Amino acid sequence: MSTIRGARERARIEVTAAIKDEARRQLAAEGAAKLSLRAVARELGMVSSALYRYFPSRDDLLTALIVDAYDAIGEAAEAAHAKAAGQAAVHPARWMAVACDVRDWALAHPHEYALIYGSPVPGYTAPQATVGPASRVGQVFIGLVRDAHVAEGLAVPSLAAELRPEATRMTADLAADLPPAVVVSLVSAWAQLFGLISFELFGQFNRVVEAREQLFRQAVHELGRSVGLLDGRSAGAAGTRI
Amino acid sequence: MSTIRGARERARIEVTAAIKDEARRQLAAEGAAKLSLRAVARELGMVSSALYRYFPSRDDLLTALIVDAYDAIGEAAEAAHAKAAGQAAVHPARWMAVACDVRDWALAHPHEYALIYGSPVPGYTAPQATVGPASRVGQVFIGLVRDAHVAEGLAVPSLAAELRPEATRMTADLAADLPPAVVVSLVSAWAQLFGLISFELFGQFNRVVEAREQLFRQAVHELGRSVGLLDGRSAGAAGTRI
DNA sequence: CCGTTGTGAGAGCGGTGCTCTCGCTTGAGA
DNA sequence: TCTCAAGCGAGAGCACCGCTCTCACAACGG
Repeated sequence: MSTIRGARERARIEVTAAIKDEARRQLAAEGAAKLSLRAVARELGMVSSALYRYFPSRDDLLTALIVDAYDAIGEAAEAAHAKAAGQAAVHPARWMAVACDVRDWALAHPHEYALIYGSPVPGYTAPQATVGPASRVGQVFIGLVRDAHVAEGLAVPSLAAELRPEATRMTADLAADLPPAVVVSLVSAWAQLFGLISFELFGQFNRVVEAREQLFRQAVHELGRSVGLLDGRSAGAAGTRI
Repeated sequence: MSTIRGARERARIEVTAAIKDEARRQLAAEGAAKLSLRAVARELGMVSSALYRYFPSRDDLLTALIVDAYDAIGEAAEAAHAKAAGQAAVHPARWMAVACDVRDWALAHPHEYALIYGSPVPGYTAPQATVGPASRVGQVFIGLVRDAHVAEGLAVPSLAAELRPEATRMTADLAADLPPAVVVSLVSAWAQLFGLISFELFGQFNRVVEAREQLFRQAVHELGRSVGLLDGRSAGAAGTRI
């Protein structure tokens, strides 16, 4: 698979990478809306039409960046989980660690975050290639909760009757070994976690919240409880810092 | 103030409104990124340069649409609150009604929602004029919780020590008559609520969640509890539908 | 009545995404 | 080893974009 096929193939791979790198640079500098094929080509000393040999359209270049961004934030989450698990931290602490590292990644890469968790671009519909990388962060949280379930059990939250069919469907799709009520809470918590990050990053907290990290930690702690993570052995005060 | 000043002024008001209407139409059809001054002018039978008599730049037109969108969703929230309060519903039910109507507005106006709660446009920084309208939805929730506090009290959540200074600051800014811990929870709940809506609207729930309204209701119910709203007189099961 | 002021039209600037054609180079198969 | 299709970059060009400037006209206030 990874055999060296020849100078041509090698050059193609290198040029493709260079285009993505420059595009990512412009993305970080100016945001997705100002990403310009011509500007990328100019910076690379190419002519704009040559770029179309590598990406059929601007949207395809954006798709590549989207996939990369999903992979990057997914990798950050996986690394945070691995590190926290390696330190044998209790599960609420792991939950907190992963959430904080996801937030840190978002703060460090605001435009890439906006690309994947912000408003979708106009006519653009996410191609199939993005669904795998897009699920990596969620998979980390699922794995974390699964570990907690196996290791020390969960305080299974209650589940409205009307939500039961959907809960069983989601459970079959996402984590068949978890209680349906936990899966529902987990999906809700997932959306709410990114709601906190998005509000901070997109400026809704301007002039409202100053101590954003502390607020985030408090909310994430509460979200961990809502999915059933047990606070160590005995239940401490709800608001204690982990 | 509202005297009829003459044909010129009148025409200006009408043309300005027509431009905004057409722009909103294009916004709904194609999204903010594809909103084109030339296209708006073309549709209105004007020449593009004439538009600059009414809006100094494309960004100014966008700002006007942003303010309108904030006002629209704020108005929806206020109407929902007034209606629910008029029906003398218990406070968790009012909370649910407002949240659901906000979500309904978002589903009905996805592009306008994306304009105000999605990724900010590249170089654009929200002008001062937007902060008033932007706070209307939040004010509704604050008022609702204040009513509950006065009428039947709140189950004040716990508050981490490290968050106390920020909590008192926010309380002074937002709702001096509410317990600081409630204000913190309320701000968190606010962000998390829009996180749920954004995930649904921006496609993160695709292939994951089907019964979105039910999931939303369950999460909103839980958020209401998290800010201290009391479940009627006695505490029912956590997951019961309101 | 006259001059100021608001207005629309038009041309034009530099930019964009994208297409097409034209040669050159590369590399695999005859 | 030669040949020829495929890959590639350059360039011209299309239709669009936001925005600026000038010019002529119409409305309006003094």
